[in-house]
Amino acid sequence: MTPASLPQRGPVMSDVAARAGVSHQTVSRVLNGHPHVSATTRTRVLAAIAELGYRRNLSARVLATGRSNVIGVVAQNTTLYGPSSMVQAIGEAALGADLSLTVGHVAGYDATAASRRIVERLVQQGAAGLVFIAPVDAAAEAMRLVPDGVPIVTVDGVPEWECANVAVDQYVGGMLATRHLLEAGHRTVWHVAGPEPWHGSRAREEGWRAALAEVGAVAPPMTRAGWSAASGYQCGRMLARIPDCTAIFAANDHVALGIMRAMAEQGRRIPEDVSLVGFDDVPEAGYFHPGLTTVRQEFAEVGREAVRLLLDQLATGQSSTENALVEPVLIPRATVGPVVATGPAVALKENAS
Amino acid sequence: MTPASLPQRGPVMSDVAARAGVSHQTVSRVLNGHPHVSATTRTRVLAAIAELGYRRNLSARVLATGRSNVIGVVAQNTTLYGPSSMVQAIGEAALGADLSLTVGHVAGYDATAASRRIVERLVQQGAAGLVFIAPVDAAAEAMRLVPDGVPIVTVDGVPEWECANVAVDQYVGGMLATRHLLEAGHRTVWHVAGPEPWHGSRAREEGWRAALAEVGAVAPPMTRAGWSAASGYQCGRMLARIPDCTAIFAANDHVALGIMRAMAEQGRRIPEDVSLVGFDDVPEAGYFHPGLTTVRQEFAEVGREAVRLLLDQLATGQSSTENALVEPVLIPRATVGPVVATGPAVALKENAS
DNA sequence: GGCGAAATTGTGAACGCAAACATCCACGGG
DNA sequence: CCCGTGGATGTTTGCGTTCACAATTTCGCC
Repeated sequence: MTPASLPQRGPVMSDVAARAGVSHQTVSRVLNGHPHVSATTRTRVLAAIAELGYRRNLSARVLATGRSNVIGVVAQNTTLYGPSSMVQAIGEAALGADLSLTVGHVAGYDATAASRRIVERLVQQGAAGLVFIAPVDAAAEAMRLVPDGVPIVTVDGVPEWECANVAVDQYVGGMLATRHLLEAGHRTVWHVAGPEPWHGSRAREEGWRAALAEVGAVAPPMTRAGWSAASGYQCGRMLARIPDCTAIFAANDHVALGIMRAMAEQGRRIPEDVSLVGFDDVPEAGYFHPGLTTVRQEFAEVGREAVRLLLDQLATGQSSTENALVEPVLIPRATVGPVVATGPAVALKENAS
Repeated sequence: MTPASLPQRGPVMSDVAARAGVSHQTVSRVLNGHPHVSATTRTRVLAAIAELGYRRNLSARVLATGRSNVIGVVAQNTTLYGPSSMVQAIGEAALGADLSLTVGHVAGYDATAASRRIVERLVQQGAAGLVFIAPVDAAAEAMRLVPDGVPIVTVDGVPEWECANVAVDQYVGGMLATRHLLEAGHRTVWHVAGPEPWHGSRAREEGWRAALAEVGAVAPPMTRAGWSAASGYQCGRMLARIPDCTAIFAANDHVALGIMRAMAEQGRRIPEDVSLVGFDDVPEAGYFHPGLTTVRQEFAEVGREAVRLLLDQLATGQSSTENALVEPVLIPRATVGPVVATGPAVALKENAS
């Protein structure tokens, strides 16, 4: 290790103090906005800071105070649209609240071990608070490693954790989608659910069942996909062979895309033969063929709420168990239509291979 | 601020030392794997650490050493498929190299100011090295804030920065796509490019031009889209009205999706009337209608290379200017076909609104 | 059997900052 | 005119770790 490889340390507080002709403590006071600093001194210190290009050392600050204005975000599956949008939204909200953000990305394959490491590091770095993006139970396991006094907010968590939480109301989302299909005249609605461990999958399923129950419709057997188009396609190939199946509520937009593909291959037209509703409203959903009717999640809103909940706890020093729900919105496009041929089988293999 | 809101500090090194009956320095040596510690002492210290649940304070460590095993990643536009895949890939590669990762997400709207803040914070936190995901020039501006001695690797940067860089060879990607279309029999290939500031857009465009030049084809006028399906759709509506336009190379898969939509609305069939190649190979590309032929970028490979380059610099203490290129791969699917009707206009408005 | 080298352990200081405490000063009321 | 009050500033200490150096022990070997 050559000496040249060490980063030369910049000016420190005492350098600034010397230049401004004051003590380092006065510099600290200026920096932290403490009262009892005269205007002339303040400007002198500020000038010295600017001239020297001084920047505070965060580690020293955290070491001395035990706290920081950094909040940590623990996230997984950040290549999926939902989680990555969440991180983005939290980041923007944090910026607006003058908080810095550190994101720990949990790689997919060993979630619990990786989460532990990430949480430990965030805590060690003195994170003032933590946001867990925890759409599955496994993500919450690492929450126990967080010492008391460090506020936590979960996103897409469940109320049972007794922890401040913010989520899109997936239950309502499931109802919106299902009702929309029922209102188009379908006798019942099939559901391709997301992976079981996801809280959102379960809530959407419950919403779907509730909406069916409202009108006394009988719930058809449910299939389960991953979040991917590929798994949607697999489910779609089965559903395409069921003549009764004229309305489908898909776990998310990508699953819906896979279903659309499977339907097309079987010659079942959307929306003439089969109606379809997705979930998420990914940016390209409107450009699917045809444009996908879906349920939009307002991730930006969720991010803002998460930061707000965290700031509340930071301000009061009390841990909260508030459960904020963001309303989803149905975005009607072109994949839902009235029932054209009720009951009778559709023409299979019209233009498929 | 109630006292209860302060996180109770855990055991520190001297607590461990007391329990193990050694000095705090010996504990430090055990923790850092220094030689000259007897086996019995080591086990005793380790036992004390386990019993107390001791964890090192990262801030103190960084303060004392001026370095850490944390590497920082500066990323923007992390809701796009490319950047988010990159972050994920770097994260997994870093995990394998026993590096911790801190990701600074630059929110979209004020890239330069936000980048500055993020870089400052990462440097202050004592990041051992930085990875800049810098597909546009603006992202590089903050690189100057990094003190000498902190190694930097750029991803999707340009050689002019004289900085270790790793990128997918977009030039080759552009050639692959264009050649594939030419080999299908098209006289020339149209290109819907990505936003000008992106390095990748420019390189793909050059590859496209080069491939056309190889066979003496004349390059048609080029249009430019964003990265979104919406902007692809806009461009597609224009191209759909040009009878000569039978082969298109799109900036990325989402743009291609927009073009597909526009073509469908104009009654131009893919691939019978128009052939199309995308870029990225997003997971759902194969489920577009029809399945999209595209050029795949191996992001995982890029992530591994980036971490390797960083570790090299960390080990040697020398800053490198190595420029690693990852080869893209053409994924043939169903949107490219031979020219059916050359020249003559196609039937417009066959089934569009 | 004693001497040098190596192994092992301990001591003090430093890292850069903020909090607690101490000091100095000006001003005003009794 | 003196003392009290409070604003402005300086001094000291400690946060938890590592580093440089010192001290002690162990061991090999002539």
